[in-house]
Amino acid sequence: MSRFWKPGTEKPRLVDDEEGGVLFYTASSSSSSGYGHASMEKQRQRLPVFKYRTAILYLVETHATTIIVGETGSGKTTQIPQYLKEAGWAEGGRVIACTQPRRLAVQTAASRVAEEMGVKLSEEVGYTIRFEDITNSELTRIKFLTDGVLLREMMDDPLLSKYSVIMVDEAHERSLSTDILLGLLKKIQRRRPELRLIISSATIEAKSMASFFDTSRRRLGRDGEENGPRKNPAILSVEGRGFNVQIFYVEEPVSDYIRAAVSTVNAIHDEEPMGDILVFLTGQDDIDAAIQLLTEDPHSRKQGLIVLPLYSGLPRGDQDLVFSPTPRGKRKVVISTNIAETSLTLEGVVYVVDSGFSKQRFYNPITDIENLVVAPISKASARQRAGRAGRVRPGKCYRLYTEEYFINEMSADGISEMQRSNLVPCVIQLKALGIDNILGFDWPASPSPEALIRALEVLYSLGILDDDAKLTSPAGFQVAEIPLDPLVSKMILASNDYGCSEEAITIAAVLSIQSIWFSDRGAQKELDEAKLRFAAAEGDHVTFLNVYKGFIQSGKSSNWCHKNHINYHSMRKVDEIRQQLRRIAQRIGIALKSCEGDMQVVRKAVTAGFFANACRLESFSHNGLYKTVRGSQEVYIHPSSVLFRVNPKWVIFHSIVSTDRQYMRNVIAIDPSWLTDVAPQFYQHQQLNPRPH
DNA sequence: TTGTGGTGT
Repeated sequence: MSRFWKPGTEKPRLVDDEEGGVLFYTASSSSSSGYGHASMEKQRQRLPVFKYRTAILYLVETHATTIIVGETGSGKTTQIPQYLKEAGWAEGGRVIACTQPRRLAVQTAASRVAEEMGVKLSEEVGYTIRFEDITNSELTRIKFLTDGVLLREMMDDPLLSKYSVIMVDEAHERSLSTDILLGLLKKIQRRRPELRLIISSATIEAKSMASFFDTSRRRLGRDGEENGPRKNPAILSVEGRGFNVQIFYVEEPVSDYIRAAVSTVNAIHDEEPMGDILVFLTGQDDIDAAIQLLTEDPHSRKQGLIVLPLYSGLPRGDQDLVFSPTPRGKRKVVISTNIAETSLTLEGVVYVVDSGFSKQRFYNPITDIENLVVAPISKASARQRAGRAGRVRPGKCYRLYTEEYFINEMSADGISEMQRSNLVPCVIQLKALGIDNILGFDWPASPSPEALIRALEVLYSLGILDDDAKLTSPAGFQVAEIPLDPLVSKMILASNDYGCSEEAITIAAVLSIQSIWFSDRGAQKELDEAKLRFAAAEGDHVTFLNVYKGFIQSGKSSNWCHKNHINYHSMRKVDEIRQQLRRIAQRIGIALKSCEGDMQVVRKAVTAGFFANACRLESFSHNGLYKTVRGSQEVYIHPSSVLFRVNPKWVIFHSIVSTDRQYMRNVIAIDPSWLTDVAPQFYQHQQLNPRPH
């Protein structure tokens, strides 16, 4: 490696130091010959986690819960499951599970472990993510899976009885499903004392996680030592392979973080040795603005600077550019959203510029609306961002906020996703597992009672929960089986009565992905024209049916998608989700049936799920002002909707985006009489009569 | 007349 580095500008020795780590990741092509295996063993032993092997196994043996504080590159994800297996935790048909928040992490960890063990992936080592079950129920002893999949498994096996050890990795990220899982695992422990948990967490969270799992003080007046593991969690810290990152703060608060980021990039380029730069901004708008400043401003026009955007909505090909190696003598600048904080790892980054902000979702239980707002990040996020500079050699992180702000103002962990979300999907999951007292559930971070009560109300109004807040039969149990937002699931249930389940399933699949349209800001006009080819007078949901029909008629052609500004990858995903939903529908007794073009029944089925989102056009309105029937909130049809400027008198929306106005996205026209048909208890007749003028 | 932080079943 080091021969590629230009002497004098770099420190080759440090690069050599890291070579073990680099080799560890690149030696994967070696065969399973004796020699290859031996060298793999050596690589395993070089990982920081190796010297804690005995300690980890001892703690797992003696404690119900072990918290491993492991930094990036410690090897914990791939090694600990193997240590457990070697120590006998997979004997007697038992399985060791390791959960990840993301699909990609599941796949890469599983392949790596299979390779290290010299076994075929899917046999002794396997993985499960949605749409992909690479396991063998007879053979698989180590199983990687997303935490969402493990939650689904609990619906069939509430005690997760086949697992001897469950390792919850990346628990510090506190994703919605990780938090639900942690709460449930704590409950399972009471019924299964032999179960062991390993929670892998970042430093900052370890203590609160430990106190959450500490059940030792709950034993009331029972004398004598019980057999079995200790109830108070053990904490073990494992160092990572990251290099030191020097932190710099601004001396005075900046008023414009985009301009500050751009001038910081320019200063790094002028003054610092080679090495790529990663800039954290909040969204596509910020990123475009920063790139424009960097590339068009003559003062900041630099030679040798390759400026690349990175965000989730970016077309796949453009996203891949950030992974291409930086040509010699050039410097890559990646301007990114939070996607580079956890989901993607860029090698070669030496400098990080941190704006201190990210976009975060906030849910308002009073209005029942989720907003996406720019908000300050937490200390934990700031540390994670800084760490991105230390992967290949010592790095530098430039924070566009003051040190005083970091120390005194920045919150330690931020607000967990659970506390910022609509809890309808979460509540139905718990109800499906028979948890009656939702308000008393022991969460790692409790959501607000208002949000929980709102979720219970919504589920009650949908007929999914009864007066005792228990799942109704069969509707409630059916909805819980469908892996979608319960409002969408309710639409699918209703479609059975209307004879349009095929259409409802297609609509559900499209609604559950981000967008089927290929978004390109430069080609807005072409996109609008393409949309007109499929636009239906009834609204966006029916438009989706037209697009899907065209896609099928084209033979699922990528070329056809391209010509129509439709995202081919999205359509493939729609197809996958459709297949899954059709299987589930049949299993729960929904007949697959098409209404053969009768769009009235489709609209009625949508109404049966989304009646709470009904809106009426204000009779005096000339600019498309609607009011929600339930809360009299002012809303408008989003300009991306096919019903924009059509303004039917009555509409139902799928979701709201909130900017300067509240915009309804994915809108369908309805007849108000359907509302009282599908939800008589929710709507009273007098509310629906237009106000006299 | 406009906008998509990131995950996931």
